[in-house]
Amino acid sequence: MDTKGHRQHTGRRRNEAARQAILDAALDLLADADGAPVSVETIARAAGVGKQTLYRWWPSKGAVLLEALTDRAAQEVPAPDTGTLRGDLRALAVATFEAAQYPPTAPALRTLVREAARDPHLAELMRKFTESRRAAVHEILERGRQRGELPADRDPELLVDQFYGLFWYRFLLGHAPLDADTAIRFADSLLG
Amino acid sequence: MDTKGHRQHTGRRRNEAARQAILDAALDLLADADGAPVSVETIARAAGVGKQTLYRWWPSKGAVLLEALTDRAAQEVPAPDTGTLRGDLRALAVATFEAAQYPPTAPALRTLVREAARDPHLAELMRKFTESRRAAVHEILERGRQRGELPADRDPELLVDQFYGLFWYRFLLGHAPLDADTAIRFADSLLG
DNA sequence: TGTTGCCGAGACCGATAGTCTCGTCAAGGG
DNA sequence: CCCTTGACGAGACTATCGGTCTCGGCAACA
Repeated sequence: MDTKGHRQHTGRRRNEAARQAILDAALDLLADADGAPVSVETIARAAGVGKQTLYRWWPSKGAVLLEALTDRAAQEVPAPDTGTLRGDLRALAVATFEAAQYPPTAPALRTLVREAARDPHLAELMRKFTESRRAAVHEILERGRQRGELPADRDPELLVDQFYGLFWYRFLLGHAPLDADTAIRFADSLLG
Repeated sequence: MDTKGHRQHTGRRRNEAARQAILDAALDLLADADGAPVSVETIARAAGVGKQTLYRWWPSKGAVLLEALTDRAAQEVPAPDTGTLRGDLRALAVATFEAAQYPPTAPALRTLVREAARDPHLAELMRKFTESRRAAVHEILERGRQRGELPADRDPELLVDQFYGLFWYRFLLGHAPLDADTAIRFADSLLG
């Protein structure tokens, strides 16, 4: 016990290899499942690790899955600045749709959202995870508004929701493509 | 055994009161849960019925839940025909958003979608369930196109997905309102 | 060398979907 | 009028899962 409120670390240290193995196994299984549930048992077994090692470092299964996605697969979304509102929105839509088309990100993200539907803890983590993406759209719209490219009566919040509403709808249902051509037509559709 | 391939019904008949009790209980619990899972045990107990009676007549829990919603709560969506594309789309958006705001439909639908995320059988039933709603939007757009109110380069499929994409996104996340004013602004936003 | 704390392994708990069995009860045929 | 059929409520049972707990072992540091 020291005066700074934390004490010296004693005993065995955290095994970094186990952490890596867990995240690797989680992402593999997540990507392979493509929507189907992934159990903790399966992750631990695939990582050659005890379940307790998992729960010692993560608060829930969802936290492990989300970290596996963010650490290994979820590339940063660019914040395009092409000089025009239409250009920015097109670029962001293309990048967003593109990232959601290929493994391991796409199937892992699909599984994660499905899990979040039943796991309030994961749902909250996902909400935070997606918040930065929403903020990126907001910034694009705000820059456009300042340039006079966005009519004052357009509600930015509604536009952001339209953007991600369509994205998630098509991503989760998978009934229609999310290719670059669609992205550009979609961005243009949003701006009218 | 008769020559027509079906045989005489013998034995005790299906208890219609039990069927009603199951659907009533399911809708009540579905609405009360508002997203939280509803177990088969709970439904059967609330209906005063054995679990086997449930599984004798429905293939899965999801099927019971969906039938409870469609039989008891899901009012038919109007197919508005106001004479203009904008009027029709506004009316449908207002009606759709309205239906998703109040119990028991709203919380029951939320629970159902969450369950569908983990139950492929239910997901397929839900897909069929929502198909007629999508068709209604398609019809509105097609009438508008024939009247020359919709530019030929607008993709109707994309517009339908934009319509339900935003709806589900806001409905499931619940972070922004789905009131009549929003519905009208949204319809106008879609048409540009 | 002893204390601390992580390790893998797996038993354990509680909840759940779905199956199976039991004794009972209703409907119709012979 | 009874006997066969099949639905009924009840609940035991299986299998799966998230999460907790305990065990013997081991690594790091004092």
